[in-house]
Amino acid sequence: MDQDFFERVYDVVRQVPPGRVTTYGAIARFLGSGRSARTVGYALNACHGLQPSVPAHRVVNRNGQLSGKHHFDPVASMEALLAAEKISVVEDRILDFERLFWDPECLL
DNA sequence: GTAATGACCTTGG
DNA sequence: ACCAAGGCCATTA
Repeated sequence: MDQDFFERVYDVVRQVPPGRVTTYGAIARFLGSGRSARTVGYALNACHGLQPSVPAHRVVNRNGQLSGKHHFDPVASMEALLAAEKISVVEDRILDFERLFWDPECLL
């Protein structure tokens, strides 16, 4: 299987600084696919329970909404992790999302 | 090999 | 400005 794509996503997500969040589109664009934002989410779907901690909770949609919070083991786990990062989440939405937004291209 | 799904994004009316 | 539809990529059935 081409888990390479998955590793690619995981690698980017793991490089996300604490207290920061990124979007699927940004990751997809960083990978080069650009339009594979959906596939990025799919990759995170398999990141559940991986050996290396994949901060999927730091990955949200373009709207800053916790679209995948429902896919976590405990649904409230995402909010808890974000809360641990000092990220305020209300109604499944990150406060000051633009301010906490982090782009993988920033590494370049 | 074809069809359907999915943690999305962009563009059109 | 708001609502709606289409598209692209990868995986699974």
